[in-house]
Amino acid sequence: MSDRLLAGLNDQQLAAVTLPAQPALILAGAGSGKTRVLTTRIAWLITTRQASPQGILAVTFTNKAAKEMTARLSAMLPINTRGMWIGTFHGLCNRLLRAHHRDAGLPQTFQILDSADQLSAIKRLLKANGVDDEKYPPRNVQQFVNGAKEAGLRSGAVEVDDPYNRRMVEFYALYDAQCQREGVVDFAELLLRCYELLVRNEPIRTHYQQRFAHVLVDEFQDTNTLQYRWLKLLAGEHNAIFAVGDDDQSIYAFRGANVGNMADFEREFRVRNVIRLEQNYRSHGNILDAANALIRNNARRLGKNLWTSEGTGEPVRVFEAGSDGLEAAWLVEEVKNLVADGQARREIAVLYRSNAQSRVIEHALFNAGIPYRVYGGLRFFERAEIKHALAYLRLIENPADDTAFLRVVNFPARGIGARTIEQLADAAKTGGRSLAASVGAVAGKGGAHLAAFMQLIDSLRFETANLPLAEIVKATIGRSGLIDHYREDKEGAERIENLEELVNAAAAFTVEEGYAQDAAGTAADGAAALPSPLAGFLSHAALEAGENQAAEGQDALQLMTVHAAKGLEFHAVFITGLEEGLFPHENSMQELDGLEEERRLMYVAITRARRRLYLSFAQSRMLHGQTRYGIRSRFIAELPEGGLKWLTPRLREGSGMRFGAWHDASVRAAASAPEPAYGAAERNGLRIGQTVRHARFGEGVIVRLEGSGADARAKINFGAQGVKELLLAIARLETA
DNA sequence: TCGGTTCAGAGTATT
DNA sequence: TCTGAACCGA
Repeated sequence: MSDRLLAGLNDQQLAAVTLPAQPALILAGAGSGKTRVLTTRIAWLITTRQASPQGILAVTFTNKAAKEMTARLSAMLPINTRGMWIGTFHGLCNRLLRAHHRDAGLPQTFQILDSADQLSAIKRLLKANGVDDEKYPPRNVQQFVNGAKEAGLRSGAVEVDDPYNRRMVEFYALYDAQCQREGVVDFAELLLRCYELLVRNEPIRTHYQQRFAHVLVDEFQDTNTLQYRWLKLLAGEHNAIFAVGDDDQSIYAFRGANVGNMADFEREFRVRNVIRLEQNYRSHGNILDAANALIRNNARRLGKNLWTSEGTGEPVRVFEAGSDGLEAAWLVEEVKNLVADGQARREIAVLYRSNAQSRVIEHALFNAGIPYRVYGGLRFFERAEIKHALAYLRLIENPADDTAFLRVVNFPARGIGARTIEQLADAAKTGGRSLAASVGAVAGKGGAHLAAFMQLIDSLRFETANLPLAEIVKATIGRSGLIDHYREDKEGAERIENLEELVNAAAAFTVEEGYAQDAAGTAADGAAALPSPLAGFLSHAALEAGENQAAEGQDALQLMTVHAAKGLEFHAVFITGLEEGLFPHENSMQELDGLEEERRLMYVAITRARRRLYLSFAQSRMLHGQTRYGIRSRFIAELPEGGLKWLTPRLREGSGMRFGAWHDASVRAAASAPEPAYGAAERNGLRIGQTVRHARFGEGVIVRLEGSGADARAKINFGAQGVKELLLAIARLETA
């Protein structure tokens, strides 16, 4: 049984899968079979009876990863996966808090705020307290609150020594009080509240520590401080944490991830079992050589080198375009050639550093009639009409939810204007009650409308109390007037379709079983009731916003940011916009270890490609409405020369020009130098956009020419060396 | 309450 | 350049 399970694993994978029940750190390189090791480890523990399904806790960051793990396990194991806890940090914390809501100090019907809900709750709070939102932008307050929570700090524990941040701490405290009053929790709160529950409640903690003998973590390099502490707490003294991650693919520091957790884990748990998975099953040699050479420039690494038993494969192709438009034109031609050679479009990815870069590319693809899909964008549960419907459902479940109340109290319009809301908010504040509970305090016409609104909510709650979930949703979107509202709207047809889709989603949704047992198993808490289907559905909507890629359908080219590409792989990959300031991004330079994180990002991008990799950059690019002249990214220079194939002639250090292979007519056109930006701005034989070389600063691009005669100056972008203004009479500039 | 105009800002993102 | 948010007049 277990033989079949282990067949085909390489030595390192086998070693990882069959490790004894001790803390283990698996450094899994890109394409090294990470998910396979993780799932096989679980299957092996169960098949060899070292663990029962109930003893397994597996944590991921995304629902997608959790689903994939569950699916693979069901295929590997004859038993069903029901007893195991496999999910995201947030999903698992939600599950724990539902089971022990009383011990956690939460109402049974607590609702989850997504980021947008959280922001509007904060805006409301600041307004109610008369805060100048110029000085304290709601976004900053949100970041402050989330940052503190992710560090495991309550408002009382945040240390500040300046008046500005002291104020922030006050807002944090007020915000938490508001959430508590309204019975809502944000994403970070799910984790922090769960962590605090386990810290404070010894019986519950012991219960789960005794249950989960094996804690497995995916993408460990992405954990934040609080998540790591949560894991430590669950592991207790005796449980085995099996952490899988890749420090070289840590690209989420900006949202709180702490790669240092890997080294901390190794030290704090005295990990004896560090296993490196370095054999790559994805890419050909030249691609891996490029990735290895690049990442070697990072100083802070645990160290790892990818290798493949496959051949070197094709060289990495490099293309220099005159402008962003020409880069896109070249890309279109190249894609056409690939497709003509029989390559499926869905196996070709176009990657870029920032979303804004997709526009030029989309434009070119659209004109060429090449089908493409852009990842990212609005997800199902984030659509306005869906959020409106969910707000009604939330009010049915919990009338104290002021965020939901304000969202739909006058949508569809029912004559409740800003003044009425103001009066209501005042009454609520004085009475220390929710908006819904203060409705009676508003007199006049507005008050009558408010009363009618509350009656609608109350009757919906009453009448749907015993209906199946889908019927509740159906009644809500009808009785609320949402459907009628969108029927009036010229462009409402799609929104009505989405609302109907919400009914389908509700019909397909079933509450996970097991909550009640979880609670019953602990001494502290009696058996908690199963959450209502509606509560379960609302959590689901908040925790899993749905697909965020354009609709499936025809075979289409894949466009996405490098971040979005993590975890994916393609036959051919284009990494575009490889220019200083863009990739590496200029903002990253101000950050601690910013450049290293950009390099890891580039490493992730390179390792997405199986067979063919293209790198491209443009001499000029339209950015924020202005033409910017950039120079090629330093990352290109960090790649092994021998594995590259330049598709355009290349300016060489010291020597003159070296000509690479011309591709075809279209390439020559695309590579040709850009028109000077304005007029014949040529001075002393120099023009804007021209590449020059300076003895000390190296290669740069002329951004501006000013003055004349002895005062003639040139502003030159030397990339890593920065932008310098040089007197032409003094500076010795070499031109190619 | 809607619709047009003006203005600032523009990095990556899951739950 | 383009987008989203804020603001003002009907």
